[in-house]
Amino acid sequence: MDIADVANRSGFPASALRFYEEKGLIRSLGRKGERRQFPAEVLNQLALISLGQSVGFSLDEIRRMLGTDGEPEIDRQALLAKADELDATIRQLRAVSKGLRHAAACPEPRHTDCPTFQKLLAEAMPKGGQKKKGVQPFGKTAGD
Amino acid sequence: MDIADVANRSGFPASALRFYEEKGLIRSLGRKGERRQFPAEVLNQLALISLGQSVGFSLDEIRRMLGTDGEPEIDRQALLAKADELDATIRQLRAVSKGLRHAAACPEPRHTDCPTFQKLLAEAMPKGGQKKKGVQPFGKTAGD
DNA sequence: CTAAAGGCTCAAGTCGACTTGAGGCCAATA
DNA sequence: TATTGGCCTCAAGTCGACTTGAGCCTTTAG
Repeated sequence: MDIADVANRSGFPASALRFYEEKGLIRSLGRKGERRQFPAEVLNQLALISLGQSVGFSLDEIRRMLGTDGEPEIDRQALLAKADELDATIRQLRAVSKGLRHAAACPEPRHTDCPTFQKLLAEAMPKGGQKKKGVQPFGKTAGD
Repeated sequence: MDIADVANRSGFPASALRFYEEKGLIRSLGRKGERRQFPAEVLNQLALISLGQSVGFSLDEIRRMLGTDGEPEIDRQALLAKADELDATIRQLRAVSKGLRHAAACPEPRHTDCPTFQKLLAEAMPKGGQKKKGVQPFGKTAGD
């Protein structure tokens, strides 16, 4: 498959595909003339990349997890750690979702004053005084 | 409270607080001399901001949801929509977490070949050919 | 054969969310 | 009183993940 095929089938723009190749996330089989030829399995990998991104992994993390270089086996420890991270995120997300729904229903003008809301937020907070970056709900492609 | 207080109590660096004020996410009561004075409630707002970020809202979205300007009432529709978005994200996250745990246990050298894995991934995919950005598991502050 | 379509490379630009640095002012402390 | 440290502003830098543009070459359809 040439790059346009992959682009069409995967939904990634060609520029992103080149970028991923350069970064080592995908590989082309070589060039036909000057043009990259991709193996069919690249579509799978791209799906994985897309999914990985959608749950917040960086390209670097994804590369590590996929071991595109043909690693004999990837760091299973790391995978489990990621899963744990995700589970924590999920808990947080659930609390926030509840918080949001409550806020939408609650009559308080400032939800910061509503005790129910406060409680939900407290739940949502990771135990330590956290500090970090978070999750991105996938936005709309409308108007992209 | 002056900015250092807020910084200590909230965990946000002063630079971020100034940035948020400039962006309209928080407000200071005015200046004592040349220095900003913040009301106690700013801590609450910052907690909200932090939480909002951790679930992937942009500062812009957060501002809209909090209506820092003292909006009489915020767009409840939007809140519900966000909650729905979050719920979708949660479903995705769960599938990926499962996928990761499976990958960690599965003997296949390339999980891309493992049918179980494939199935989990298929589940994880949002129905359309999606395209968008995702969620970020809150990372470690280690080495920041 | 020729020209449009599309691929290639490389450099620079973009966006969000801040941080960092330069240069200055003011207040409390030794 | 002098000095230090905290705060101030404004501009520029950073990071990840790409996109965009310039300039060039190749492939393919007419």
